[in-house]
Amino acid sequence: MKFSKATNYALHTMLYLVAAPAGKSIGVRPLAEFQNVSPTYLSKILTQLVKAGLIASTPGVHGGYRLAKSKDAISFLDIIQAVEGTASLFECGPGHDAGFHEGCLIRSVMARAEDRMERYLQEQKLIDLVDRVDGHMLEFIRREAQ
Amino acid sequence: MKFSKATNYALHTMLYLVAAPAGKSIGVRPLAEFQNVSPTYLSKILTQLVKAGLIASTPGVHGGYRLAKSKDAISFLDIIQAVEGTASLFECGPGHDAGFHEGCLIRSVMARAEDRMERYLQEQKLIDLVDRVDGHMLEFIRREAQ
DNA sequence: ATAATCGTAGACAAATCGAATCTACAATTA
DNA sequence: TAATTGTAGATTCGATTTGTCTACGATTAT
Ligand code: SF4
Ligand code: SF4
Repeated sequence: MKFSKATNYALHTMLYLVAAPAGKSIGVRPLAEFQNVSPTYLSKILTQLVKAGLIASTPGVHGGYRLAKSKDAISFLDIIQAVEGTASLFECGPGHDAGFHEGCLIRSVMARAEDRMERYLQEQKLIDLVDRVDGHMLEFIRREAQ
Repeated sequence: MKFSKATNYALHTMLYLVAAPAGKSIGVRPLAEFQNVSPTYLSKILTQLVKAGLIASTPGVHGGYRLAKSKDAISFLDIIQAVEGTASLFECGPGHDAGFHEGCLIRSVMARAEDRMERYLQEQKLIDLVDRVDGHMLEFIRREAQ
């Protein structure tokens, strides 16, 4: 039970895009180098974010990725679910016969626990990052992004 | 990012033990049959619960497993962590150079999100199950346990 | 004691999933 | 037209999860 590395890459990429000059497209190469990951693999992950409507991509010479919505409209939960999917964390498969699951408390407790985490992640927006982030990190990213 | 099946088995076993007559040891066979899982595999999972001090085991003819603590002293979190471990859900491995991680907000957001879920799971005790559980389920278990 | 019962441990095998690579392709711009 | 850049799919690699099998140790009934 761990968040995948893909989620890690997605979050770091979004942080990078948040810190980059608004409207500027960033190629996958600097994004990948920044995280020591292969560009093609990162591209595959970012395509999921594109399909989720969080970022936009443009091909061509000065193409790349940029945010598709305002920084206060993109939550951590959006990013994570775009990569990990929205399925329930607790799979209560058909272990025994039906009629048994009525009012089951295991399931409701697990669902609520997951909901607690998701609600918090939904409250945390990208704008919170750029507001409170340590200057050191932003400088680094901006230098890389020119 | 899903809870393992082992966690599922552990939770259902604990529910069974909660519903069983107090003090009575339940063999691994009925517990395994109840969930359609192999007895030896389930035993391996339950051994983790034993080592965590949540249940106790006794060999011999009338042996089996029973709760090792009172029902209000065992939380969902105890059970889950005994099986899944206590490592952080978000692994922010060494992606880039040091000095970068100071005051990182990705990490703190993810840690807090996890904490939200864990705190809720810690509040939910086994006693809450037996208090509010649907009678249908308890009857089934009690019938099986004689 | 002895034998039956039951949990424990470890080696091992199978299946699943995550991570990553490679290659060919499509879209855009200079 | 050529260079650049993202996209898509097949495929490989490795780790983890899940499960089996077998031998062992502890307890109890006879
Ligand atoms: S008893 Fe509850 S947790 Fe178990 S399978 Fe049924 S609904 Fe799911
Ligand atoms: S920047 Fe933050 S999330 Fe990324 S590796 Fe450093 S501490 Fe972890």
